[in-house]
Amino acid sequence: MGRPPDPARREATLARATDYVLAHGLAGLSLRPLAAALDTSPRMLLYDFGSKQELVSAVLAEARRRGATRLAENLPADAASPEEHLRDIWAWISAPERAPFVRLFFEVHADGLAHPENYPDRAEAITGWFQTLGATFRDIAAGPDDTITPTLVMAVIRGLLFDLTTTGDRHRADRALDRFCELLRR
Amino acid sequence: MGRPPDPARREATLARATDYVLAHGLAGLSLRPLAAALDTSPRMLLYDFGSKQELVSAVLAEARRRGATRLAENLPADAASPEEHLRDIWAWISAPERAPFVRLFFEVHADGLAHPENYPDRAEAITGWFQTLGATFRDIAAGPDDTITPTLVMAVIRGLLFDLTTTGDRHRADRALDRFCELLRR
DNA sequence: CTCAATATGATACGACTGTTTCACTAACGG
DNA sequence: CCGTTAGTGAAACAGTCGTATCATATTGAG
Repeated sequence: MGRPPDPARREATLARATDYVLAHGLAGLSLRPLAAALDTSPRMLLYDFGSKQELVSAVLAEARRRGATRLAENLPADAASPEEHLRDIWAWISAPERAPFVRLFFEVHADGLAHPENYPDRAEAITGWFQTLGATFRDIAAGPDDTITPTLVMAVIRGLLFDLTTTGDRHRADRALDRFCELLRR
Repeated sequence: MGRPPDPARREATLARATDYVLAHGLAGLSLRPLAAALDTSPRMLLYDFGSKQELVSAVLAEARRRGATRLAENLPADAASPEEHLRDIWAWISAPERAPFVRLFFEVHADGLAHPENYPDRAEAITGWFQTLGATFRDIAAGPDDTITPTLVMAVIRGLLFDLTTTGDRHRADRALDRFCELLRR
């Protein structure tokens, strides 16, 4: 009895809120402007998500979900060599279309440094790559449980992304990845 | 005639404000709590610095100054080899005492991604290292104007710092740097 | 229709923000 | 003493923030 709930509305709002956060960043996020951009009201955002904190959590989860999906879709699992795979990953993640994700990624990291209590599973964002990358780089890794190679590979990617987002010098970043591939090959 | 100005007071406030920002981060910085912690008033902060924005700029400049000084003091310029130099830099910058600087560094980067207009010379934070590192790694660099080697070296350092600040796994980060040194050596 | 549950607008609350205004004191030169 | 300039406390201003309250639709079941 009574009016039936409409979960589709909440999910539609979540999708559009995620678009908004990817476009505008997490830093100055505020309910009233967000609601205005989404043709809704702060009242409804709180009604659907309970609090701003929970809304942000939902948005970050959705953004992660999207990123993982896109990555799975666009990376052929049967790359010719570890080097090819590394180049594929770099080409995908450094593409301009990924810039909003990368930006959000760095924002969340910085916020986590200031407020670690809000990110209980922050280490997972790092170690989650090990399974995938460990298998990919098994040729150059010391063994199946080697976490050092994935750590270094991801450090290069993240470090170059940091550089790229700061300077915008794509050519230099690309060539630095070439250099790293060269080092791995020998 | 009239009371003479006392520039020492402003500088003392700047020093203690920098301590505070290094300890508490940039994100939620607000004048009233800052003033309370510094035994002064928002009124005086604005009197001395004009606006919050200018105060933040002054604090960031002071933090940069301190970091550069500490680095210059603690790194022997006559390291035995490029590898030794790289290890020195890593040991210095990844030490727990540097954590506040590293945190502020990542915070500023993230804020710069959201508000580039506030950081007109943001690329300098990256390219400023080239002169120093280019000379240091001249043995393995392609030439005196090689910017690729410094780019890759700094990417590894920043990427590993990112990992270390997120997971706290120092051992793994140290070993990843070992692996990178190994790759450079061969 | 009645009842019940969801959805939603309008508005208010209290706490905060950076900044300004007004008044006042402190320290100097003449 | 006076005049001038620097320093400083108290309070107010106009705004934003997340959130809570109250009322009112809306949409179903019986």
